[in-house]
Amino acid sequence: MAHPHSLSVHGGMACVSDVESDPRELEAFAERFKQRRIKLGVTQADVGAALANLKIPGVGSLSQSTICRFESLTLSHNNMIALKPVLQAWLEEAEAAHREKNSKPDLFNGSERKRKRTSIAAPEKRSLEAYFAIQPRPSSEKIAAIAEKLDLKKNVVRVWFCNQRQKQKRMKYSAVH
DNA sequence: ATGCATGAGTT
DNA sequence: ACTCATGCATA
Repeated sequence: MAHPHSLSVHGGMACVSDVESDPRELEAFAERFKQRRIKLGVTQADVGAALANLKIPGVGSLSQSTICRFESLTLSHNNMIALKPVLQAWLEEAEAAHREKNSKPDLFNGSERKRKRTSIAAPEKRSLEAYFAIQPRPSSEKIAAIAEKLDLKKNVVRVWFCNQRQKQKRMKYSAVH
């Protein structure tokens, strides 16, 4: 299965009226969620996989990474808002099932070698951060120049800047508190 | 827990 | 070419 994308609500644009998006409420929920999840003896990966069993239209499974990021608030505000109802639903189901001590038919598998993660050395990373400080959105040509100077692939540099911008937008590290 | 990457949808 | 949500691979 490629990508069971379905969540989120960005169809057109328009500024949808606010949906009770209070950062403190989210923070509190995330923390309660994690505590109760652990109480149930369930891992982040388990939660992600279990979401598919909820049969909520447009909601499939999620990765351990995403559950982890939700709990640590390292997702964008909108992403947190979209995921909260789903995780809340799972939590209720899980606690109900826990009361009934149901059996759990787990099944997992699949193992195939795959993607390699390129690693950017510390010196190069420091340079990138310096460039980012003065220009978070360098032109395609500037990126090419930086890539050559640091002896990195242009695409690696481009993606690095994209990811850096995304980080700035994460809830936990957002400047506005 | 987090770094680098992909893909769909926008701009 | 970018943003955004998300994930594989790895520390």
